[in-house]
Amino acid sequence: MTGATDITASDQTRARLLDAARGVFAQHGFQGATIREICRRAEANVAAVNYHFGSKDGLLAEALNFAPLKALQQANARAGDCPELRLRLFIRDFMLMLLDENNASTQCRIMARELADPTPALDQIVREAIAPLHEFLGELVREIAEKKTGEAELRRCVLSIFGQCLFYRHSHPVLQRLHPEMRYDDREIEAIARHIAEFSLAGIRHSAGAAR
Amino acid sequence: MTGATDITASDQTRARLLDAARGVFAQHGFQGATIREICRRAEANVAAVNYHFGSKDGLLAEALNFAPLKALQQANARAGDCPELRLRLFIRDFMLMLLDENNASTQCRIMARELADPTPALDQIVREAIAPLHEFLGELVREIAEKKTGEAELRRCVLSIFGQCLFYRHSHPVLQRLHPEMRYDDREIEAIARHIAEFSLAGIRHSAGAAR
DNA sequence: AAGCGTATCAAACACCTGTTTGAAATACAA
DNA sequence: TTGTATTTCAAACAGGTGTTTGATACGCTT
Repeated sequence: MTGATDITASDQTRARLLDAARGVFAQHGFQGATIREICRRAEANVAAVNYHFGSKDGLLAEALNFAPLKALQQANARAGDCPELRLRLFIRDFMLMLLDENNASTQCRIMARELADPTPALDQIVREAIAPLHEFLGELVREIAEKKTGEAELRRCVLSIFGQCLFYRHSHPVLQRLHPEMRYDDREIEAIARHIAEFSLAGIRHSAGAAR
Repeated sequence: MTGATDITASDQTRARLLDAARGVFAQHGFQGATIREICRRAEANVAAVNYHFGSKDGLLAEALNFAPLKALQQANARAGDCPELRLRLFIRDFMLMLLDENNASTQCRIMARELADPTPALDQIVREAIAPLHEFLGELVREIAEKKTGEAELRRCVLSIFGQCLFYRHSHPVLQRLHPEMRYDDREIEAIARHIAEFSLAGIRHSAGAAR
């Protein structure tokens, strides 16, 4: 029988390739990742990527998965009515996604790497993941500022928050050299998230206070 | 006569290569930059880089110039006694270095690109530029917090400030897609710097207030 | 002008990249 | 079992990378 849900050998190699690709893309970035290493990890032939996904670009497009980010936003929207608390929760979950090595979702890390040099998939990433995320955080900040802040200033507050969060992932090689004793274990991630939340809440309230 | 300050033809190509290299490294990053493009811009032969600098790594090492960053710190130290004001000035000058297209110092931009993926020169960059910069900003934050903040929290404040600043450079491709109307002209850079300074001052004071 | 060390150049080198090829192996239906 | 379509594979391809080579041109002292 040829049911639509059959798991063929082909599907298995596809899955192995996607899994390996996510790991390698997250580790080396799109440009730095090589098809040969991906195939080595997936125990597949070099030609497999082009057979199953057409090209390296096609592999990246299918390796992207925006579900974890969307889930984060939906869970946060259901977390209650207090915007300050929701911001704290959001930052904590976001940092766990970005930094926790045990976290299965390498998605955020792949996208974080693409921020700097544009890949063919950047437009899609911005449209489907980053723009909604900024929108979401913008609403949250707006509630906290109680509409006392202008649009441009509000947008800059959102950028300040993302800037702080992404810095820890983006500059990891540098931070490791600056503070060799620091490890991204759960306790440290929680402390970082708490700092960013409190730091940012103070900044937002200050922006709202200096009504322009 | 063979004085030590003669400007030979060789020195001229050296200078042209260094100039071209700084531009290409800042634009494409170390990995993305090709020797052939650098030599094309410098109107030199492909073999010139290896003749004058030994290798691509050697070219990067000589292309780095930490003077502008040191000058920024020294000028800031002479700017008066009020630490809040000095932080505002520091952030403004730093952002001008990072974002102003007319700014001659591509140095900061080269280093900013290297943060993400380590190059052979990263250790040198951290030792000679980034570590002193963090040290400097740490002292400034310590004065503002009036010693009411623990070391770990103080360090995180410094990271929050750098995170916000570097985000605008690092995520420029994304921000361009998110807000196509935004331009990094002088007025905008000043506004960004003012926001980051006020946002961060509020955060630092909050940290100092919640004495632990 | 001759000689010598330096600088430049086109060309080639060795290696790595994503991709393609055509044959071999496998899976599946008749 | 036979025939057909799909999947895998080693090998080659075309293009790009940093680097090296050996000849040529140049600048400078004698």
